[in-house]
Amino acid sequence: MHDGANKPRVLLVEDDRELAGMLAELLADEGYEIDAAHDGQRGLHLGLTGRYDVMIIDRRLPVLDGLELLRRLRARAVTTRVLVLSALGELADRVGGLDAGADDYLVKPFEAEELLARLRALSRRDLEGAECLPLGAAALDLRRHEVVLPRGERITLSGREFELLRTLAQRPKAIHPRAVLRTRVFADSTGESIVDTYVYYLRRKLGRDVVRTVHGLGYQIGVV
Amino acid sequence: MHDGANKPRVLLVEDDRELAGMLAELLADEGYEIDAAHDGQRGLHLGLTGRYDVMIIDRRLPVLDGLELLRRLRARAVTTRVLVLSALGELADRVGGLDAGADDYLVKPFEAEELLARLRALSRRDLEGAECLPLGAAALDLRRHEVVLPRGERITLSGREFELLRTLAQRPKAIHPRAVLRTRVFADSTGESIVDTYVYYLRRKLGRDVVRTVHGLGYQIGVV
DNA sequence: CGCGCTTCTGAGCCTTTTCTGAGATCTCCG
DNA sequence: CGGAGATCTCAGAAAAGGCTCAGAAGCGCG
Repeated sequence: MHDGANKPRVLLVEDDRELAGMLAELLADEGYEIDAAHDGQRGLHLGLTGRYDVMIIDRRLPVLDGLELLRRLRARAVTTRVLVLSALGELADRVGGLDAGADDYLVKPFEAEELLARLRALSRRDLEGAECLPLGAAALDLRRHEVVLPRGERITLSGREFELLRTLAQRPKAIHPRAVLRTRVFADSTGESIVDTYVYYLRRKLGRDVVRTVHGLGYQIGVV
Repeated sequence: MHDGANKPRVLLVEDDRELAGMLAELLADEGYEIDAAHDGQRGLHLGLTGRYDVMIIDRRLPVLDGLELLRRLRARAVTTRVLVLSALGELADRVGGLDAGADDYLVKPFEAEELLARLRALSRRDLEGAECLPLGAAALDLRRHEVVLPRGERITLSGREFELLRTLAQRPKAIHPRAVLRTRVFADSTGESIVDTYVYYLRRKLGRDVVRTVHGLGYQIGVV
């Protein structure tokens, strides 16, 4: 499980209750924490008072139109990333939405996968590189070359340590033979035991259990 | 002088020379300053060293594929906003592009107006004229070129010191590679170690913790 | 012109990382 | 159990990366 403390928070403003419900479920499954509003007025209130990482705003809303809601948020210096959803897909609509302050504009009907991908792209910008590979209970921060422990503590890795751990983490539970790791992470001319040494370094920094040895075959992570 | 004269800089990586020419003209008319590359290798070099506000990368490129180029930039801690252009418009392509690190994905053929609007959405944040940038516990006063410490004490920065700190402060928590800082803040002909020297100056004035070194990658602020 | 501030260079020193290799320890299997 | 091979541990040398700073050159101002 992901740590409940740091779930990215999403404000969803959508008047179609059925669609809103489906989206909320979809997003919850992806590990987001959702607040929902069904009209622009309520959306404005939540947007001004809540702390969100991303907002999804339907363009057509009762009480207060989606674009007007967006403009008012921007006027009040709310800089949260906003993805506008809309059935209006004409060029002028898209341009108008973006220029009203939207960071992205997705036309209905859309595919769930694309919404999720665009959402990831938007939240990535604010977290500025909390792009991570799961690492058992911890995570590997790919931008900063750090391991983030469950408590939030960060351990920085050197270049080679990082490359090795990333290679392992790219396919958790797979068994990575020494020879493969050696050619992928180190220069061809290095000694045979370089992988052992760096596994030792990783274990010294992160604990004995991060990397498991499979005798005669190689190394493995992601098995508890 | 205020930086009103500074045009936003765009890196355009597109192998179709005809399209590249048209885009360059279009963007120039909109007030952007363009660097163009016609293959991935050249794009990588410019992207790693140039000071850009946005990059437009075609997905299909000779020598080095667009997505691979993007991945390599991201791997080197380049966090500039990237818009990927592609003739590949299938769902899996769009999702793949976004997850490779693109901030937006536009399918060819596209309308010029939409490209411009999405470009505005991407570069909007960097051009915003705030008065102060947060700097951990302190703040950077953009008007006076001063750092305001928590107790209210003010420390005046020289021109270069200010430019360097502002560049760092525009993206707190992001890692700024030396090469990027060097091209953004200093003249191209300056020595390799100029960034180190100015980081040293900043630390001498503001304390050791303002700027964090990430060994092998660059500098970072905004981390306690 | 002289003064103080700023910018830049480069050399020397310090720290971190990378790699080697050798002895200790473990695992498998007969 | 015992031995061969695999794996672990770690010290230390070499290289890479980073820090510090003195001094030269440039700029603006009185």
